[in-house]
Amino acid sequence: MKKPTQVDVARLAGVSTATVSYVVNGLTDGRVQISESTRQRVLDAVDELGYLPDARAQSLASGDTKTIGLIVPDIRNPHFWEHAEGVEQEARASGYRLLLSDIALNSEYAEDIFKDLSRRRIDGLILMGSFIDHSEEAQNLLTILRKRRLPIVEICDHNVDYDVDFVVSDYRAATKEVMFYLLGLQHRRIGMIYGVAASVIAEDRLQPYLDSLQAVGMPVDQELIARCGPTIEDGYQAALQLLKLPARPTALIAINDLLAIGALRAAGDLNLSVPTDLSLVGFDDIHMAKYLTPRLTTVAKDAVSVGQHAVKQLIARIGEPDLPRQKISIPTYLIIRESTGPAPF
Amino acid sequence: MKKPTQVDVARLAGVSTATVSYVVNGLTDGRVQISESTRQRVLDAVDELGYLPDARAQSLASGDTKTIGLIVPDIRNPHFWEHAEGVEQEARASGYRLLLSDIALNSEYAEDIFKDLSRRRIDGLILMGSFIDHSEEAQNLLTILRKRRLPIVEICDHNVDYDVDFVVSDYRAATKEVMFYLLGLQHRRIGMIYGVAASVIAEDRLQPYLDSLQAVGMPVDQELIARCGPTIEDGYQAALQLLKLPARPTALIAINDLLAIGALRAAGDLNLSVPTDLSLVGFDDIHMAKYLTPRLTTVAKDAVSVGQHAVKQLIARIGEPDLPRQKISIPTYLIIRESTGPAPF
DNA sequence: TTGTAGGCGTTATCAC
DNA sequence: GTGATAACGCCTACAA
Repeated sequence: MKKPTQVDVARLAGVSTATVSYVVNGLTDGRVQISESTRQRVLDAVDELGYLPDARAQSLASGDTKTIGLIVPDIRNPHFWEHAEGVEQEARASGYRLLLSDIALNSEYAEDIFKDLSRRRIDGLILMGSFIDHSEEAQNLLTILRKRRLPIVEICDHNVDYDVDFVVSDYRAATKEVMFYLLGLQHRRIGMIYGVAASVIAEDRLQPYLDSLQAVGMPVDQELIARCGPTIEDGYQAALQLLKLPARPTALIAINDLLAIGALRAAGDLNLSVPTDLSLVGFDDIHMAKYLTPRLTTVAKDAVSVGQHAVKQLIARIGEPDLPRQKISIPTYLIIRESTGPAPF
Repeated sequence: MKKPTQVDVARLAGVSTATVSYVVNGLTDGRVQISESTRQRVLDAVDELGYLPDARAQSLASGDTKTIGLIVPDIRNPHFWEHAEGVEQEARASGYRLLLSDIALNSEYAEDIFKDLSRRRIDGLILMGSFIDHSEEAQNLLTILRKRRLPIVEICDHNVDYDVDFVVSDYRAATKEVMFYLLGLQHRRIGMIYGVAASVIAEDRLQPYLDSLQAVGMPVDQELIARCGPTIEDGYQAALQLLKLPARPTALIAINDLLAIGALRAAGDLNLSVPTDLSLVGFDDIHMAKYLTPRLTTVAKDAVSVGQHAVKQLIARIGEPDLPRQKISIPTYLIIRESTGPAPF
């Protein structure tokens, strides 16, 4: 019971394959007139056989695959899923499907994945987390894809310096807001949980942190910057380390909400109550942030919308490859909830 | 600058396309002998041109797409991502890629998605969450796919009654364990937050709940069963409703950890302390469960492993379509942490 | 209004 | 050892 092809339909309907193609594709572009009677005959044949055109063949003949690649840097962070949700919605609405890959930063698989995506002739690629930036190998691969004119949109937190469109949600301004908010609350030792998977990520949070301290004439204490990995456990350990410092911080900024959850746990384990003894701020505003106890103060952006914009831009670029390079900015904003308060002592 | 094809390589190397195919595919199956010198010439041409075979053409000619479809029922639940993580790893390790779709239950898009998957001639399909079960339309579509002999593996929490392989992690036994554990703690009013997106889901939790009550001769109070949707907010509202009952429950079982997070929040808002005033149990053991305050008592399974098994089975079936139908069981087990304790009053 | 035929980039079967 | 050449299933001029 082989899958029916256009030929089968043509035979059954007593027409040529061209005719089948015409009616199946809704009279293509211009106006290829098909008489209602043959149209009906073809349609009948189509669903008598349960014919579904072979996308591979269509793609070979027509050029595009209606497929876009999606590369996720850390499948464990809900925030990326929120982006993915937007990407998926918008892609589907536009008739595209997603080819999903999870690439850890500097992954040994990076090359395989890029090559495979290229072999599959995807129409475009969405990159999340700007993990490319400091992997030289990944950069090279990306450059190759760009040379082949593969439309690419990167979702990231800072300006990218190579030639792709990008959707930025820069936390810079909001981070300063966070800092001045905490400073205003009389916090003087503010710790930073810098849990990143690649060096360059989240500089839109680290740099303003440093700048803000400088702006108010406070020294930067490197001890207060805990560099760690991206998992909850990493956040937990980092917070533990910070909070055990002789002069412990009275406020903690975690680079993202996931790490903040770990930090919250660490505070609990040290019998520090948030926000009375310790203020805690996260980033991303993942869904559950406002259900935590205490509800997490965090810097938000509309991740679903980011995903949607990325796809829209990608499709625009697919349609018009020579468009000038685009940068789309998505606003971010501080949401003060319950995990922050006046400094103790 | 069009993408180089086999013909270009052949021309540059001064050989036929057949030869190119042979060397690129590593001397195909049997032993097609190629002299080392031509081999080298071809290889040189390949990377001089940066030639990458077109997967669509290969697929058309050879039959398989090395692509498997993955359908996720609720992109917002971290638990599904944990499955996806396993699926992605195993698929990649076996040379397959994932075509991702997020289908809400009874989605209006279900038909589109299934048809598209079919048109793309994916080699196999992994379904999560047994969302098919009560959508008649989805059932029909699935039946069609089965008729076309598409290998399918379903990841679910109960036996499925149509002809596909499946990976079950049945929470039945563990749910009874939960019940007797709570009952042993002297809880007499145990609420159930039954937040499902389709009626049939999570019966492996609802039914044992009912049975256990009956087993100890306690009446089932329908008031204690809050049926709601699958989001955190749903869990929150359901818990609120339950906890505001005149005779409020002293323990709450949430069908999954996400709902439990909402419930935890609700308890907090009512000034009920967990576990002193209220015991709370979740299911799935999502990563963050053990970082919540209090750490969540939950029923766990190894979701990543579930995903891996599903892919393994799928690939086995692709290789041997006539294998007898398989059922793979993944163990589940209760993890007692801090959110449960003796009943108050 | 409908049919013919060449092309899309591979693989695979035969020859040479 | 290597090269023609016919599929694979569809699209789309160009004819008729």
